[in-house]
Amino acid sequence: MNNTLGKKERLKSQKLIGRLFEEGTSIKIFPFRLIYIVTEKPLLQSSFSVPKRNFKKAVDRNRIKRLIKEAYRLEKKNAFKTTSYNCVFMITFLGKKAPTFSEAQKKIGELLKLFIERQKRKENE
RNA sequence: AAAGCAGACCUAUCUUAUCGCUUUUAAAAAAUUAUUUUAUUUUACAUUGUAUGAAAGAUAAGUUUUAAAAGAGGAAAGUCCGGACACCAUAGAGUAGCACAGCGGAUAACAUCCGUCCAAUGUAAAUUGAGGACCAGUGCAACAGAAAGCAAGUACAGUUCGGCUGUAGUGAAACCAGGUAAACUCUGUGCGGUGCAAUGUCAUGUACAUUAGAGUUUGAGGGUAACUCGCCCGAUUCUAAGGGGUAGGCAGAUCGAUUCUAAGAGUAAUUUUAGAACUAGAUAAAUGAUAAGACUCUACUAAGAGAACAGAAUCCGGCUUAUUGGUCUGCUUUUUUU
Repeated sequence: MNNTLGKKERLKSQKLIGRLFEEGTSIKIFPFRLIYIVTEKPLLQSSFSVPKRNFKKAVDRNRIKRLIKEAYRLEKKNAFKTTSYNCVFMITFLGKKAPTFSEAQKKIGELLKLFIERQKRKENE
């Protein structure tokens, strides 16, 4: 697992995103929420969103999205130890004020850890 | 020097280091898919000359790695005008409707821009302007007045004795004209509609709902964002082509009414010629993060912040709105000095 976050690791399929909102499971650590589903094929794709409701200006949304993306990129290798996964997920920012980078990185780290633990528990059951 | 007017340009800073994103180009790597063999080789089969299959080769595409280059704005915004481009007879013709409006010019075009006249404001630089036509018709007009039309008429004078002419009185205007077109209207010019989620194409691939052409029959009924004409749609047979969906890939898509420089034409907007340059191309949507230093500001030790409005989405020309700090140019007025 390297530091990169290219096109392949982004969630692009309309279908999968549709499914994500319909049947996805969500985990919350304020100010983030992670929705995920397990897929049939080995796949690890992510996407990030900031609701228009809380941030009206495109500049602000862009900025927050980039921060989250960067945080995810750096935390990814700590969280995902093995290489084969089969899930897609979306991280949404729920706060009303723009976060700083260090805050975001910490929270995203926690969020991913929690996500991995839950997955493992499920598999053991 | 102060105050003001007009215009142009820059601006989420710069340097280094470490990670990271998108596109393009080049090189390398394996294995994959497709095409090709009329002009490559080998082999199988059948035959003595060609067809078919397989493998290698070649070409193309994508994948990974490395390197290099480039990567948000003056408004990218509002979607308010004007175009390019694409499709559609719901597209044609006439009427209606809408927009614009001194005069002249620029332009692909415009409600934009330039020049100029007039009017208003200002000491001035300058700014603003719904500035075509009431000798085509219809309407409207406070107060005053007999009367601002469809009905009348006061006083005096003249008289060719006809309510024919003049004067007085009211008023901005009085017997046939004037004012008003941010009144109807008229004149001139322009305007079909829908928008890149347009549209074309490739792959997968199921079913007959689709499309095109030709023949036969019938023209009832229906469709068409104002109306009339027009136009289109039907049933059946034959032939040919492939549709829908997966909001899949590619094209459209960034080289263009382009940018810069020089010279010429023009008061100017603009334009001609020559030379040079490619300057974002994403698609759940790239242009970022961290650290150190510089610089600026608040503070004046420390410490903090990196500014306002704001993020390309088919592309251009404008307009409008939002707005931080700064640089430069031209001009006006007042005061001082010579």
